Amino acid sequence: MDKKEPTIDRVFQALGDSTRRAILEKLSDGPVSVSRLAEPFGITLAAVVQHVQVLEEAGLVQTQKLGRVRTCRIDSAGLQVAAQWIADRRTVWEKKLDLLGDLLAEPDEPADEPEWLG
Amino acid sequence: MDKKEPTIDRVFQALGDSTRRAILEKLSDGPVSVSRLAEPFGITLAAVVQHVQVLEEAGLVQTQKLGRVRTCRIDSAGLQVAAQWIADRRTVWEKKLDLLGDLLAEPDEPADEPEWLG
DNA sequence: AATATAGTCAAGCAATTACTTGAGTCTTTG
DNA sequence: CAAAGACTCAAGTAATTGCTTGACTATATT
Repeated sequence: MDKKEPTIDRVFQALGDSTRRAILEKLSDGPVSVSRLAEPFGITLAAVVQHVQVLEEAGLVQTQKLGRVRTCRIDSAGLQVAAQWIADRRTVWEKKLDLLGDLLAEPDEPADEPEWLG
Repeated sequence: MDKKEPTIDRVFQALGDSTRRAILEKLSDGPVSVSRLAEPFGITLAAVVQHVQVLEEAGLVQTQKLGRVRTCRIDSAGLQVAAQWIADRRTVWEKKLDLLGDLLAEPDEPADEPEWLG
């Protein structure tokens, strides 16, 4: 009943499962019903529903039920939380260079990476 | 013995634990020994060592033993993997606008967010 | 109305996770 | 050298996770 916010914990934990990431991948092409989502994975519908619930609580997908079919779509709120956290750490860890920033913003120019960064 | 690569699974799973994120937070100020790392948390040294191992396998920290003390420092490789994954999804999900990209690269200019993005 | 669809709910189960405890191993240090 | 310090290792445990099965509830379809 309660809608639960997309906390950092929930977002990263949700993204830490490959099936769940594959679900997001599939939803990238556009909204899909739960049963169609379940097709490519070798698991039961019930299992997929559980994954969708985790993703929903993490703010990574939104769902909506019309008639008997529940349609899932991407929700960017969760990714935003993750991206924000990473961006924050980046500013602390690597104050003086925009290395990760460059990577995230423009994957094109690979500014030469100082060796000491690891 | 084998060094294990920072896979997406390992990175996100590692980041999905608040104690582990707190450890990273602490290491942001600079390299710290395992026992000094353990101080602020109400858990045993052994538990902290286990967390450090998870972080190390995820490419989020590097460690080095000199004498009897193991020193931990931030490793940016893991974050890079996570950032890259998020950046990739972003380009698929939100092809036409650089919303998250702006957020990650330049938190300064908050380009007005279309409502339909969620 | 009868049947099939699409999903929901509640147990239950095996594997993983986040710890703990307790013993053992190297380094320092007094 | 003896004792303390800083881990290291191996078990063990309680909670969580990813999944299944089986029963049940709505909503189409024929």
